[in-house]
Amino acid sequence: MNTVLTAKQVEKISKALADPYRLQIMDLVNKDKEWVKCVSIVECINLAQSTISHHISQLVEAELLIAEKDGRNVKYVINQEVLSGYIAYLNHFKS
Amino acid sequence: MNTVLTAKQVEKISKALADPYRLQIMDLVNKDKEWVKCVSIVECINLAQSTISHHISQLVEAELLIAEKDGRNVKYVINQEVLSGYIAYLNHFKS
DNA sequence: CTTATTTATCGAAGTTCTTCGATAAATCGA
DNA sequence: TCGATTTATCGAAGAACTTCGATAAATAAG
Repeated sequence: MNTVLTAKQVEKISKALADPYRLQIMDLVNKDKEWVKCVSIVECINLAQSTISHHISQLVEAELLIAEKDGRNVKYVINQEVLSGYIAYLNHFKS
Repeated sequence: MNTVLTAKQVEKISKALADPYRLQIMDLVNKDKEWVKCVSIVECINLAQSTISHHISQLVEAELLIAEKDGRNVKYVINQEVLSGYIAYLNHFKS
């Protein structure tokens, strides 16, 4: 089920990945290989909670992260489908 | 010879890809499967020449494009090594 | 019920990015 | 040499992004 992304989506995903903190968030979510809570991200990164919430929103908006509400927490996991679509798009630039 | 990129490089490459015109330039360079002149990019995209020069600079700065001077023209080709390194970085996010 | 915890939203300040026109620098052609 | 072509650079205007503190909303815990 290869999802084909539009150029607009690729632009949005690229923008989401174009920030050191958002790359770090992707790493944190990735490392756990499980759903990651927002709170544990806030503990790891030295930014205001509202700022981290904003960064996470951008990753979710770009559909790189999937969010799931769990009580008063929100947990995140990487959207493998969209990630694959992004990589597939980039592979077209290969000769 | 897999080039391993730093997070800083990945951030820069992502930023370079986070613009519709720069994605279009990557497409134009890719489609030709040959060196592409700056002038032919200017003909394809409805932006001021100075703006396109600036966009190309960002792609070259991120090392996604390799520039080669040829008389008064400059020709471009996609840097396959860096592109592969970027894709390899993203593949780490795969489960 | 009241208080604490977790996340999202708002408005503001400062920074960075995009775009343009003007112009400079390099090279080619006549 | 002189004018035309190609690309890069500069400064400025406006748009978008990052970050914060304050605060709201939702839920859990006592």
